[in-house]
Amino acid sequence: MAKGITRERIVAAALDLLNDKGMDALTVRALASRLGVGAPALYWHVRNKQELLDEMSTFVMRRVTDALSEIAPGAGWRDDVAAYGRVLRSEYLRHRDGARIFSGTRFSDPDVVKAKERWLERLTGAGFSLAEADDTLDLVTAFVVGFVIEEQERGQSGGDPDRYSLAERDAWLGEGAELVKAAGHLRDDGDQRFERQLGVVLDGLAARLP
Amino acid sequence: MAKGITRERIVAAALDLLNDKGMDALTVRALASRLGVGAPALYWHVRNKQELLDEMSTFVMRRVTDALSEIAPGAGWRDDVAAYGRVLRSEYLRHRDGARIFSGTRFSDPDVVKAKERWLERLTGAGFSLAEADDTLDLVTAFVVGFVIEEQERGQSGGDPDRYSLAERDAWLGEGAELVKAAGHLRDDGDQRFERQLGVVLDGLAARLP
DNA sequence: AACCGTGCCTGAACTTTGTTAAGGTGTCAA
DNA sequence: TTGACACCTTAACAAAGTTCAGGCACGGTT
Repeated sequence: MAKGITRERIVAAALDLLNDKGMDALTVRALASRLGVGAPALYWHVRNKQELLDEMSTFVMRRVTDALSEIAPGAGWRDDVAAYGRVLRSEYLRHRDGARIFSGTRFSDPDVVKAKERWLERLTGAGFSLAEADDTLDLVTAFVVGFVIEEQERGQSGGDPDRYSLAERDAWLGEGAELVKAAGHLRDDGDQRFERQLGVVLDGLAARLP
Repeated sequence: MAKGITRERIVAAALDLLNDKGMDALTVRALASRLGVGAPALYWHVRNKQELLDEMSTFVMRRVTDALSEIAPGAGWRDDVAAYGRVLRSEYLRHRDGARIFSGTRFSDPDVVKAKERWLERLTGAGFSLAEADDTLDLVTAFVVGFVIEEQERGQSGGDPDRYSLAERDAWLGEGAELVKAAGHLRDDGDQRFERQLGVVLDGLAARLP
C-alpha cells in the first residue's frame, strides 16, 4: 500500500469504505489499515473522527455543488430545477445511505453555500421573487432528501430482503390491507417514481408563477 | 427509583434521554442508570442495543400512525393531505433529530404499514387513481422528512450557533453572494415556511386531478 | 416447613473503538 | 554533522457494548 497519506486520500478511502461495508464498519482502525498505516497515523492529518466525518460531508457536498453548477441553463426554469433535483439525487445515490448521512448542512466551507447564488439568480430571473426562489430550492432539496432516504433504506433492506419481495410482503401484511397490497404491486422503478413526483412538485411551483 | 423495569419503560426512558442529551449520550449505561438499574439489567428485556433502537423507532412510528388515523376527514382531500403533513412533521419534531433517526421504514409491525390503507381509501375516493394516491403519500412524506431534517439540524446547530445569527453568517459568507445573504434575511419562521412549501406540493397534486 | 425452579438483577470481566502519549525514522537546511 | 520538522509506530487508556456467573426473591410443590 503506497504511503504518503494525505487528508484527501483519507477522505476518499473513508468514502470507499463506507460504500463497501457501511457506516458501522467505518472505524478508524479499518480505515487506517485500508491505507496501509496504523490507526494513530490518521490523527496527524485529522483532529478526530468527527472532523473526518465533516470532511467527508463537505467533500460530498462540494461534488454536489460542482455538479449543480455545471448544469447548463436549459429551456427554462422548469428544466433547470428538474436538473437540480436529478443531480442532487444521483449524487446522494453514489454513497451508501448518502442522503441520510450527508443531508442537512454541516458546512465548513462557505463556497458550498455560495453556490446557491447562481440558482437564486436564475430563478429570480425567471420571474420568481427572492423568497419564492429560496423556497423553491429548499422545497426541491427537501423532497429529494426524503425521497432518497426512503429509496436507499429499501435498497439495503437490512435483514429482511423478503419483505420487499411482493409475495412475502403480502403474506407479512396479513388480512385486510388490499389497497396497500395493490399499491405495492403497482410500484414501479425508482427512477420513474422520482420523475413523476418531481413533476408534481414542479407543477406546484409553476402554479405560483403569474 | 422505582424498580420493575419493562420493555415499555425502557423505550420511554430511552426517548427521554435522547431528547435531553442527544444521540451520542444515548448509551446503555446512562439509560440503565436513569432507570435505577445496572447496565446488564437491560439485556434481560432487550437483545441488544440495535433492538432497542428498532423498538424506539416502531414506538415513534406507531405514535405517528395513531395520530394520522385520528385525523377526521376534513373538507376534502386537500385538507386531509395537509393535515397528514402537519401531523407527520409535529411528531418528528417531538424528538431530537427525530426525522433523521426515525424516518425511513424500519418496521417490525405490519399495523404501521396497514395504516396507509385508510389514506389510500380517502384519496382514491377523492378521484386519485391508486398509483396517484400512493405517489401522493410518498411525496408528502418525503417532503416532510427532508424539511424536518433540515429544520432540526439547524435547531441544534451543533457548535456554530453564530452561523445562524444573521450578521455572523453574512461575515462568514464573505464577498459576493448577495442574493444568498438577502434570502437569509428574508427567511421566516419554520411554521410559515412549512405551510408555504406544503401549499406548493398540494398545488402540484391538484394539477393532477381532472 | 423445606425445597426448588424461575424471573430479574448485580458484579466482574472481555472486546471493540476512539484517542493520546512517547518515541522512532526519515529528509532537508545550516 | 547537527538539528528541526514531518510523519509514522508501538503501547496504552477510557468509554461503550456485551457476556457470564451468580445472587436474591418469589411462587408452587412435596
